[in-house]
Amino acid sequence: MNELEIFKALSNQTRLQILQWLREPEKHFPPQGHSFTEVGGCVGQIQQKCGLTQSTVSEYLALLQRVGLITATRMGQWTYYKRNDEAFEALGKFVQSTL
Amino acid sequence: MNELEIFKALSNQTRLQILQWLREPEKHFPPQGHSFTEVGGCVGQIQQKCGLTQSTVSEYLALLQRVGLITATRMGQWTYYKRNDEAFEALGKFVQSTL
DNA sequence: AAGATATATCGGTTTTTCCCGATATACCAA
DNA sequence: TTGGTATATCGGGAAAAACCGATATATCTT
Repeated sequence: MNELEIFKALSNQTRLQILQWLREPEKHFPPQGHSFTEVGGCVGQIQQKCGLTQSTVSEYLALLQRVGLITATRMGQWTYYKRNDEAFEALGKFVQSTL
Repeated sequence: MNELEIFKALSNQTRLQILQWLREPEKHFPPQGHSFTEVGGCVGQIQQKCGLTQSTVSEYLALLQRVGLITATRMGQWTYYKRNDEAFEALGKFVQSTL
């Protein structure tokens, strides 16, 4: 867990927003073929809610994945991104007891 | 608590380091006239350990204070900065249960 | 008041981040 | 294979952050 890189990833309003959507994907995205709790939400749906371009959102998601905050699952032509609960748990502990 | 601004403040290796020093100032700074647990550490001592210029460190500390992570106490010609425990507690909870 | 010390603020250069359009890649369907 | 859709990557202009030196302010000492 690279805390500095994680905090950089969290230093953007849109990315914070995305993470909060992915916390409860069933409340924020329209019904889809795959289980929200299994795979999360896909790039296209996230992009629509952001209002930013596809390339920007794709890069944001790749960044969040690179630092370990979310995980990716490719299913056919879709990539689903899901919140990584353990990472947030660990980061919360780090903030409280190390930082 | 503005989480975005807090994460921006945490997106810098030196500032992370400073916060970890201020977590246990008695272990990281030489003996001083005032109680570490009361007031924390002063700018000059922090600057020496950083290796950055006085102006940069002063700005970093002002930034950390602005977002609420540390508090300042002016005593004579010295300003002491101290970790704000409640802020880290709240941020850790936010990371785990909201983000 | 004058000089010394500690900290804060200001102006500017360099580096990094934001966000885009264009294009590439991957997968699917006919 | 050809075309359509979803996502990823690349190159770059604009905005923000990093960090500095110079200077201002505040406080102490004499």
